[in-house]
Amino acid sequence: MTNPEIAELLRKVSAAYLILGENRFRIIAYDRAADSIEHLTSEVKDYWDDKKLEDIPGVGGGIASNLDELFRTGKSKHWVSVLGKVPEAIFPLLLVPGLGPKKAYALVKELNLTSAKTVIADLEKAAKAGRIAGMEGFGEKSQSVILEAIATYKRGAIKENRMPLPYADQIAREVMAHIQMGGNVEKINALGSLRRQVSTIGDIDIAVATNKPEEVLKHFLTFPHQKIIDRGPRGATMLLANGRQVDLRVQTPEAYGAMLQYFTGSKNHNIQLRSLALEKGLSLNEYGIKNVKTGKVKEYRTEEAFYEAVGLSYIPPELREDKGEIPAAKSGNLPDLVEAKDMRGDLHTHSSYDLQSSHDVGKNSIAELLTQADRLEYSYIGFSDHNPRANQPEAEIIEIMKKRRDAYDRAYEAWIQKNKSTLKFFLMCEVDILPDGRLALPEKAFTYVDAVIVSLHSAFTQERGQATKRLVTALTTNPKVRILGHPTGRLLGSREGVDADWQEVMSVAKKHDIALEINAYPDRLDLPDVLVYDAVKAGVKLSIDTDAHAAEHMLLMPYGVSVARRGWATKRDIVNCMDYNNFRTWLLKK
DNA sequence: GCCGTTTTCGGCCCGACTGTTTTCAGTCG
Repeated sequence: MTNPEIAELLRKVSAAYLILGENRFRIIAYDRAADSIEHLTSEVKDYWDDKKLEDIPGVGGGIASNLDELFRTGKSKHWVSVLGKVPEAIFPLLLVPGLGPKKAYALVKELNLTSAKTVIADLEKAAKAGRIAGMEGFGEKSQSVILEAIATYKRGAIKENRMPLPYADQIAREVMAHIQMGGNVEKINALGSLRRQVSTIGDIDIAVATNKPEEVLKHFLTFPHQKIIDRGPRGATMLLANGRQVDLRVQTPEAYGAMLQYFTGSKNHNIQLRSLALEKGLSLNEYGIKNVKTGKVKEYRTEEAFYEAVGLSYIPPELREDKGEIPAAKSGNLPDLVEAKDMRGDLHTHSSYDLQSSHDVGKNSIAELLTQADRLEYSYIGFSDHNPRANQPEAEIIEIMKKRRDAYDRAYEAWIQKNKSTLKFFLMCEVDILPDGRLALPEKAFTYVDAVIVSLHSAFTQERGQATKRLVTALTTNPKVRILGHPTGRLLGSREGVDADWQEVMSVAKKHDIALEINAYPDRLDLPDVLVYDAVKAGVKLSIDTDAHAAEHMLLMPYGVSVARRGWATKRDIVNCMDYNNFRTWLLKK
């Protein structure tokens, strides 16, 4: 059973308990466990194998013993019996927006909907026939709301269409620039997942501190190519021509800190924070902090002051995911996160030099990439063109690589003469990992590179054991392999990454001192943040690279840095934060 | 059912919104 399946099962049990009138904290416990399992980076089954189910946050003795039975026998008798007490037709209805367990149960019961398969269509029929309006607790309005929700559900809007962070960031910047042009803006920030720099973003939320909310809102709504959805005294919502929704919230500067904190989330971070505050007799909300005894609400201008008021140091938004940041802030052990300015080089760039690769070559010349690296004030750059097509004679490939070495050396010398820069370069190569783990570059061709990045570009659907073996083989066959490029191979919104035993891959990477890449290319953002977190904990080194296929792509580095920050990485975890000499020693293993 | 640098028992996040009610239940983030 996979993690999503287990999470779904726990949510069903929770829903059943809710209908059955079970203790509400037991219900919350099941939801929390489901939530936790959904965000886990390892398989629950692996925890079970290791007899460590109770190490999963939110899983205690009760849920663990049922999971144990589930893995041993294929089912938990207790859960089967709980689920058996409610009609199974309610479960599909929970996916319809606005329908929770109670309403779903009432509908299924009253309208006698028995088939889980057809329940949504059946409900739609009943609503159209006007049979819902007369039910107790429902009315005309809820009947039409249900019809709309079913339509939304059918359109697939339920699976929210999230966009990669860099695209959302671009849109947000444009809208924020527009808001600022209107004036009266004291402070402006993104909110929610965008502020936390999550790799995929749903809606874009923006906050403004202002003493003239009316005017800020008015100007916001003059943004071109949009449709106004909603506006009130505290905020407004518009739909852009590209189908993206943007929310603006306004607040006075005196109370801005509390609002910023509240709407930045994450939800679980805020839940933990409020629990902690409650122990101190404080109740947190979006307007400030209430003293439970006196009922007085105090406003906060900044988040720093807000966190300080609950006894914590400031927690960077990227860490607010309930992954231990609150205890760390309490004890003063928050990591000193890597910043964009710490980057000393970009190791994964593709120039337009044609070495007869089967993949894309870059758009810009060697000189143009050197110039861009210089502009970014890097100390060094790595050129990592794709390997030559592997289906040609070995001697020819070696010859291509030899020629390439000469061409790069000459181009670099010429550029240095002209530009009087101290920029250094490494001649690398991005080598395909073949399905069996061998590398798509002959052994002898390695002579003509300083180091290589190995990457998956095919066979992404291998089963776990095979994929793991493939990666391990690739990392251990040649000492010049120094980096595993875009490790999972995922493409946001279009391709799942390869399923591998990352713990195993990381332990091999650690043993051979190989870095896992955080690829900053917008659709990749790979290694994913949750695995970065594991890598940092395991002491595995990382590199952050743009995979630039054009000079302008090198500007995308900050998105890779944001992934690293979400994984709790400091600059000591990142190889290309080292100065030239140290990095050279590391790369060349001397 | 879970959980613990004030607890192994006694707590458990908070408010907005909506529609149905006449004080509240359900859902959502």
